Amino acid sequence: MYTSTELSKLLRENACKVTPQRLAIYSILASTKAHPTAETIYKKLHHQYPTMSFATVYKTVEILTELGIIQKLNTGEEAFRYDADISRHAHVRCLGCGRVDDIFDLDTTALEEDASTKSQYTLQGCQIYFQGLCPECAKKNQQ
Amino acid sequence: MYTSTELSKLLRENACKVTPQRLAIYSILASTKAHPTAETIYKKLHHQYPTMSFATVYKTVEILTELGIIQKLNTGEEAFRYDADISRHAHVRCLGCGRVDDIFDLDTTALEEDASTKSQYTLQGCQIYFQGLCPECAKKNQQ
DNA sequence: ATATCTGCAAATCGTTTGCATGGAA
DNA sequence: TTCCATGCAAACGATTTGCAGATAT
Repeated sequence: MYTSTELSKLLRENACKVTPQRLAIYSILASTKAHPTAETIYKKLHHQYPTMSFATVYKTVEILTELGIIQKLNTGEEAFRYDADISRHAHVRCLGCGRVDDIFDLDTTALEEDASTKSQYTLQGCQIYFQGLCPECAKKNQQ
Repeated sequence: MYTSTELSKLLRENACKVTPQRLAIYSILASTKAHPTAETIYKKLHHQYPTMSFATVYKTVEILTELGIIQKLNTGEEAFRYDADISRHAHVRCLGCGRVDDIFDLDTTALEEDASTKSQYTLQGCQIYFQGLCPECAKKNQQ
């Protein structure tokens, strides 16, 4: 997570201009664990920046992803989600309500070694996505 | 993997008609390890069924997925891929040439138990996707 | 005979692009 | 002043849908 000062510095160092929209979009992502989509980001900022377009959201998340300070998640839904937590962690999506949660601290060392041996690939990354029912939806389903 | 006789039986049992297109699409998937996209399937069958449309490909893979005899893969690319091997296995995509290979027999028991405990979700599934360089592309990159 | 399927074209939806205007450096 | 960014609208590509004619049962 970066402060707006740190983000401004990083942008300038990479020949990108600092704009209110860019700071606001990063701020949204840094302050939530909900893994918003472009649409969610757009809606959250619409009252504050009524003229802001989807193009700006998409261009900004593209830049932030290239700077390596956010990550783009493909959870098997229609739209991509974005996450300002760039640490290696897995995700789980609730088939009931659609929420996507983090799962931290899974030990994937053995898995990756095994995959590397069996596939003969030079591995560079790994995404792990679980599906299931969140505690709330599991409870509702029992009733 | 199903023979065309078995597939025909399964389709009829589920009130779906047996058509040459359906058998051909399943046959393509059952005879490859390349995880084709809808476009690849369409192209492979175009000489044999020149009038077949993308709509038929999409409708058919939808049915086969619902019958549970193929799976739809989201490997983080633009288009979905389809796989007639419905056993639990991971996939790895080469960042050099784009090929997608299977990785069988990864032990994910510990991972899933850990994820279940940490997330508190009732887990129903898990997708694991690796990225890296296939042996051929890794060799090319060294040169 | 009847319900389902095919194939065409149009629609949809998330995302990207071109370009004129506006704003940061 | 000089780029780069924004915002609009149009383009895009994968996928879905509506519907008339064709086909499996």
